[in-house]
Amino acid sequence: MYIEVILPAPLADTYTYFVPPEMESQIAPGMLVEVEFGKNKHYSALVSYIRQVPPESILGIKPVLAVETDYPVVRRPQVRFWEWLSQYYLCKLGSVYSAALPSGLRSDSTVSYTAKKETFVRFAPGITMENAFQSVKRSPKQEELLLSFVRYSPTGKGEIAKKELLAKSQANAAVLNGLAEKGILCLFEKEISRLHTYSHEVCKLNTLNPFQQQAHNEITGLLKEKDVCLLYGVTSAGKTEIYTHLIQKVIEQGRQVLFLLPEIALTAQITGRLQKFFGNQMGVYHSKINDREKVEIWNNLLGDSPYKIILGVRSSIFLPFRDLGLVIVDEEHEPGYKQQDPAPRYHARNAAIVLAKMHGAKVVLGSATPSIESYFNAQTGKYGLVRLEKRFEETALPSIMPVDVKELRRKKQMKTLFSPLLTTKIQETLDRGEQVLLFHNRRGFSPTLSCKICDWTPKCKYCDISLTYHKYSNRLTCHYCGRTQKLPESCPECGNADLKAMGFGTEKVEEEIKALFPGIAVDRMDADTTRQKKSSEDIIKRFEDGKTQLLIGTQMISKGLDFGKVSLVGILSADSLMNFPDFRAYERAYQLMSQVAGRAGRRKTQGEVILQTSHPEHLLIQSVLAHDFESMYETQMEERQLFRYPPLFRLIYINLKHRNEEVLRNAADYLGEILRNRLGDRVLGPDKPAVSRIQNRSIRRILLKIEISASLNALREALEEAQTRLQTNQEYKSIVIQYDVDPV
DNA sequence: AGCACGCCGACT
DNA sequence: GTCGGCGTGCTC
Repeated sequence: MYIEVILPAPLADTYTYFVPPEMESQIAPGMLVEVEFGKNKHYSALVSYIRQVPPESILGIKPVLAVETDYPVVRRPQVRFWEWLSQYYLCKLGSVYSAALPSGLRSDSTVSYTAKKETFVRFAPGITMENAFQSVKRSPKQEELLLSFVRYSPTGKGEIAKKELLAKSQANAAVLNGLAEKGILCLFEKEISRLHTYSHEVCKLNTLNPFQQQAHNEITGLLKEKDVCLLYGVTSAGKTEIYTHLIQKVIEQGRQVLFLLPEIALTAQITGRLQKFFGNQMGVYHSKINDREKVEIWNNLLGDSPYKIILGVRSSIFLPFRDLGLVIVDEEHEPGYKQQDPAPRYHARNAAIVLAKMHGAKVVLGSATPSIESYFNAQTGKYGLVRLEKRFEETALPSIMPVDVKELRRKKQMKTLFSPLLTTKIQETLDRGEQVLLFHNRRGFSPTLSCKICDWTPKCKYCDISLTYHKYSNRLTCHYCGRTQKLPESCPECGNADLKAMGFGTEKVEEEIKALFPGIAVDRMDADTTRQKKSSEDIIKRFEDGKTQLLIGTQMISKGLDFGKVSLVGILSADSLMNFPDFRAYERAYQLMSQVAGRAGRRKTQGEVILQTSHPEHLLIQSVLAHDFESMYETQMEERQLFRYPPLFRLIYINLKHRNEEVLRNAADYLGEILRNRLGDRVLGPDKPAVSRIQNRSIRRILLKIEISASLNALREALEEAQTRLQTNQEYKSIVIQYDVDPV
C-alpha cells in the first residue's frame, strides 16, 4: 500500500510514501503521518489518498514512519477547497496546507498539542460523610473546608476544581492537604478544556424593528434564488440584530454558521453581543488565540457536537465545518480580508463565497460602505441587494461640514493642523462634556509630492494613480505602470512654486492638541500605540468609560466601534486619503470618511463632522457630504472601465525578488517580454514598487490586467510556461517569483 | 521550507 | 592548507 501526502512546505505536488503492512489498517485519507522528507527532516504530512501501485517514475520511495492521528483531521471537502485556493491564488498546495492547519495539530511543530490539566478534589473512596466529619472534629479549619466542599457535593459523589474550592472557601492549600493526608478527600489530575464557557444565561433574540424585519425578510427571499446577498446598511442601523435572526434560523436547521470579521480588534465587541444569544454554541477563532486552543476548536468541529457558530477572522475559513448553512462577512469592504504575506495570498471574503458554494451554504455580505466589487455584483444581479437606511432609534446621519483649508492657508489662518472652525467646535464639545474623535490616516509610505497651498498632487496620465516622489532620482513614478516624469517647476493648478513632499502624522496631531487644549485627557490610537497586546482594548475602554475626552487615531478608530458620547468628529486631511497611490484610493477614502463620520452622534443625537480639505468642490468630497454612495460608485466605475481596473478587470501582480539588482532588472524585463508576446498590453511594467528592497532583496513588479471573462486555467498555464522559460536561463534560476491575485 | 553540496574568499 | 559565506538543486 502506498499513499500520496501533502507536505507543509511550498511544494506544488503530493509525494508518494510506502505504508508498512502493520500500519495499513490505521491509515485513511485526511490523517496525519510522520514522514522523512529530504536528508533527515521529519514532517507531519497529510494523507491525500491511498493507492496500491506507486508511480513508475519514482525511485527510492521512503516508508511512513508513524501514524500521528487515529482520525482524519480534515474533511474531504476541505481539501477540495485547498485545491481551489491554490489554483486560483497561484500558490503551492503545500502553502495552503501550512496556512490552514493549526500548527499545534502537527507533531513536527514546536507547539504540539498537550491536554491542559487541572487538580480536582473529591471524597476519598470508601469514606462516609459521617466518618469524615468525625475525623475533623478538632480541626476547625479543616471542618470548615469540608463543609464548604459538601456544599458542592451533598451526595458525596461530586468533584470540584481545587482552585475553585480554595477560592470559595477562602481556605489555604495546607488545610486541603491536611484533609487529603487524613484520607478524607483526594486530589487528582483531570484533563480540561481550554475553551471558554459562557456561564451566563442566554437571552431570547431581540425583536427586530420594522425596518430590520423588512430587510431580514428581503434577505431570506433573495437567498432563495441567489447564493450571495449584500446587506447595505448605514452605520448604526443594527445589522448585527439582523444577523442574529439569520443565524438562529440556520442553527435551528442543524447547520453551521461562519461569521467573518476583518480583524481581531472587532471580535471582542461582537463576541459579547452574540454570546448573549448563542452562549456556548459559538466558538471564537483568531490569531491571538493560542495554538493549543486552536487545536481544541478544530477538534470540537471534528467531534460529535461541534460548535454551531464560528466567529473569526480570515483564517477561520479553513476550519473543518461539517455542514455550513450560512456565511456572514461583516464589514465586507475591509482590506483586512486579503492576506498579504506569506502565501497563500487569499481574499477571505471571496474564498468564503467559494467555500459556501461547496457546502451549499448562503452568504450575506454586510457593510455600511460596500466595496465597489460587491456593489457591482449586486448591480449586475449576481448578488441580491438589501438596503437598510434607517439608523437604530432613528438617529439622523451626522451633518458633515467641509472646511476649505486651501483658502485658509492663503489667508494665513491655518496656524495649526486645525482650522478655526474645528478648534472652536472642539472647545464647545469639550465644554459640554462630550467627546471628540480626530481622524488622521498617515501611513509610513514614501511621500507624495503636493502643492503647499492647494494640495495639488501629480497623477499618472495612463493609470489615474497619484505619482510617488522618489528623492534619489528626483522624479515622479507611477507604481502601476512604472512610467516616470520630471518634477513640475510649479503647481499647474495655482502656479505656486512651493511643491513639497508633505505629510504629518498622528503624533504631530497629539502634540498640537496638547498645546492648544492643555490639561484635557487625550489618547492616541494607531499602530505605534497599540503595538503591545491589549493596549487597543485599553484605549477603547478608557474612551468608552469617558476617561478620555479626545481620541486621535488612524483608520483603527473608524472600524465598527460603538462609542456613545462622541458628538464631534474631525477629519484632518481628506486630501491625504485621496492622494494615495492606489486605484482604490477614492473608494477607500469614501469608506474611511463615511465610517469615521458614522462614529459621530450615536443614540438619538445628531453628530457633527468637520471635514478639512483643499478641494471642497471635489466630486468625492461632495458624495461624502451628501452620504451619496451611488454617485461615488458611478464615477469610480467609469474610471475603472477606462483604466481597466476591478471589478471589470482582474489584477495579478507578479513580484520578482533577487539579491542582485541588475540580474533582477534583466530578469523582470525578460519575463515582461515573454508575457507581452502572449498577453499583449494586458502586461504592465515591470516597475519598481514603493518599497523596492526588503531584507536586502530588490523587488520588481509586473502587473497583469486580465478580462474577467478570460479563462484562468489558460492564464495559469501561460504564467507557468513563462516562468519555466525565464528560469531555463541559468542566471535567473534563483529569482524568486510570487503571485498576488486580486491585490488590495 | 530546509538541507547538503560545492564553489569561492579569508584566515590560521 | 581549512573554515564558512551563500548560491543551487532536490526532496517521494
